[in-house]
Amino acid sequence: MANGAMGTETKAGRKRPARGKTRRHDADEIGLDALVGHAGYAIRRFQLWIFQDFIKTLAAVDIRPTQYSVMTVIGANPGLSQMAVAKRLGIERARLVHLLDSLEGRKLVKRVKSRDDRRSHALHLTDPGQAALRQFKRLAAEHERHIAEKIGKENREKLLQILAGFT
Amino acid sequence: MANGAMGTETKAGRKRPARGKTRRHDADEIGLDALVGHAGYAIRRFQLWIFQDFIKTLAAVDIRPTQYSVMTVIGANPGLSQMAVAKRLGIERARLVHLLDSLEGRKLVKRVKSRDDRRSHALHLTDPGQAALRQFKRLAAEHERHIAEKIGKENREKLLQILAGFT
DNA sequence: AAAGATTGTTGTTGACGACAACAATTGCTG
DNA sequence: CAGCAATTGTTGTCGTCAACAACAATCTTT
Repeated sequence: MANGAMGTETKAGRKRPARGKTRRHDADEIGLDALVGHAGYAIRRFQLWIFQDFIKTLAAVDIRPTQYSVMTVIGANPGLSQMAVAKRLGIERARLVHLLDSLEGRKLVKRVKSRDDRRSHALHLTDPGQAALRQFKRLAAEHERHIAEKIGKENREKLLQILAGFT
Repeated sequence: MANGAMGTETKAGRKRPARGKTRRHDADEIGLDALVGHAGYAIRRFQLWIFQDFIKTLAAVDIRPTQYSVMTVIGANPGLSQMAVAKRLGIERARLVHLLDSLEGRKLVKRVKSRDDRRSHALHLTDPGQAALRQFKRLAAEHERHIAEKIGKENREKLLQILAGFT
């Protein structure tokens, strides 16, 4: 925190200071100081970036990260109940209802009444849903390449390794 | 965090498993498959965990991550305009309005009308705000220690290094 | 002085997490 | 076996947050 730009002075002078050693807060030279070194802050910014890139990269198919994760899990584990999917992805089952409403409305996913437990629904991808998921995965792979370009291939892998416990 | 991995394995005498076409899954054995290897997913889960720990660790002082970042930047750069703070932290200036309303209502931050540019406000910490921020930083440091315990000290540093470009 | 840009503000929209309540159904226990 | 507790899907509310849009007041530019 011992950055030189710390304010002993309290005058604003942001507009057009005399070109000198006067502090210029004008541009992107604002010191974050203590914020650097906070993992949460870096993670937050990075996640923002990632989600935006994901959304942009998959904009043509109109799929958001959460929708993608839901379809991926269902595709890999057909017949799961909503509860199981929600628990596995760490989302509320109340929230999953809306997600599935949307995906089902687009004929990508179907809820099949389970015979084993008549409370629950067995979730499956529709045939077009499976085809769509394959395309989503291709686009998601492109998105991953964007990440690799951004932070470096080996850094991305190191990151995945560090955070493997959170999946 | 979700903590979906709990001991269902000790449960005995389940209903007859996997007899028909639909496979039954225990909660623990659901494969994420393609989701593993997606940086965004790991980051999302990790950020959730971090924010919850931050909120919990600073619950006694009722400060959330964004509020903390705002106060930190103002404390390190007194006199900044709202626009400058918003741009530096990557938050909407519309959102910053509410954040400052709250912080100002708690007498932690004050908006001083700038004489240089009468549209803008020069942001400062109040005296109690400065004292409070010092305590917040102590608690935030404790939160960082929780992260280090979670992923390992060296992993946390590696992570900070990888994501340094996003601050 | 007029036109255009910036700053703070208000408001809206939508995604999202956290809860609470509820009906239907299942499981457990006495 | 009956009855009560737990689970599942659903609906609804609340609060946070990002992304826009519009606006008045105020610079800046021409």
